Amino acid sequence: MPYRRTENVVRRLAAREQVILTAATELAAAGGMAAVQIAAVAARAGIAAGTVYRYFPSKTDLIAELVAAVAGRELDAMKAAGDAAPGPMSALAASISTFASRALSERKLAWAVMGEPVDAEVDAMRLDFRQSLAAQLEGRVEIAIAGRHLPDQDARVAAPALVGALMEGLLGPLAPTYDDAGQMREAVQTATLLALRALGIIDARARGLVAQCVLP
Amino acid sequence: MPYRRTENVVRRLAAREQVILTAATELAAAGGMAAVQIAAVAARAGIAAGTVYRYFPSKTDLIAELVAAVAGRELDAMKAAGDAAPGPMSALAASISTFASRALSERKLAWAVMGEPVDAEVDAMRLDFRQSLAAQLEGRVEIAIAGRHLPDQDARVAAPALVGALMEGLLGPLAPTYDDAGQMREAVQTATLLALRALGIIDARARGLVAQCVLP
DNA sequence: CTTTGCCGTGAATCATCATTCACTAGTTCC
DNA sequence: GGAACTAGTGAATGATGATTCACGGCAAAG
Repeated sequence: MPYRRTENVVRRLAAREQVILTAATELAAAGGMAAVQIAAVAARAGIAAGTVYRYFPSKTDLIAELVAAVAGRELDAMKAAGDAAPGPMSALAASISTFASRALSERKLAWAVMGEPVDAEVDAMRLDFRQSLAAQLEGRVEIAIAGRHLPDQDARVAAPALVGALMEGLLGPLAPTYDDAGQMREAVQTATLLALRALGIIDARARGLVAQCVLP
Repeated sequence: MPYRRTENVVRRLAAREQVILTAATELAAAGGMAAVQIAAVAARAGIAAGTVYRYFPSKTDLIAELVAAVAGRELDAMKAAGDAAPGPMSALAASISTFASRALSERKLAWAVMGEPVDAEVDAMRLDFRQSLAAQLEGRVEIAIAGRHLPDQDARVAAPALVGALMEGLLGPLAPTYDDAGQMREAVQTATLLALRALGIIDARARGLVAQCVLP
């Protein structure tokens, strides 16, 4: 038994994996997915390019973990916000505004993880995220429809459409840029309002729901 | 004056340019932007790879013209549909449903031209399309707001959001696939309805507007 | 019919990055 | 300390695809 990973080494390896992942995430947040290149990640993590491959079998896997980490965090936050709400309608409002708000606060990263153009290989991972996002909304929409809170409609079209609207309206290159927290907050409310109305909620009611959402 | 392009030659050159553009468009419609490779385009056009560069200085320019051609056609159709409508609200409905319907009928091409991941260089061209699309909607939304037909809102957020909703809800990878013309028609109506409601039109009224749109 | 110069060619070149691998450095355990 | 093995290295390799270019052929003008 000439060599075994000691506790200390295991910790060091795990820490380094985190360092790599963090480096990749920071690069994505700063320069989009295009900036996530193995050489750049390695440089930022303070290691050699080859070392990255000791931790991740391929770039695709690295990005998959990056996306999964960000996605998991966001989906959890959305779910928590929705679950904490008193009824199905405020749950919808809370989910949507939580997502919008968090995404906008890390706009470039969010766009990199969801929408920005990259190659097809990587795109598959991000599909999962959009998929899960849409699925979560779809569930809440269906509950609301079943409870007669929303007009009857095909949630399978509505949910992806909402995802698209939020992405494009808040994050995408066409969306305005926001300088201060006030503007961002307002944009989040505008987008949430739009999404709620899209589902068939009357303007006045939707405004009420939005107003009740506590935003950071 | 030993050589000058004769009428005949000019025609032949122009025709060939069209052949190249058509080949590229067909490839995009069949396999997305990734399939638009110089070698493939040349093969499909029945010429050598190098010849493409006699007509387009770079691949980016080729794609720019491709996108511009498709975009121009779509924007014109949208504008015509809107202008033919009797009032600002039906104009909105007509624009949106025309875009949705036409995009869905050439789904892969539309996605390639608007949303599908490709490199940043090319992406700039497609931005123009989304931009113009959003701008056209924005104009109509603003007219409707000014006429008190819509609740007051920031059209600069709403318009891109609608573009995103239509793209993602109808074209994107999350959207369901539609087998027959009936399903497609229904999806177009669903999406249009959603978009109109998003702007603040009451469900019943929106349904009326959608019902009045003549779809192919 | 010949000169002039564009047109078309496609193999070779270039650029970009992910990925590999022969090697060095470091760790474990006796 | 040394044997046995793993971790880290970074230059070399490979793959993909856009782009170039020297050359053969064809159209125009006299």
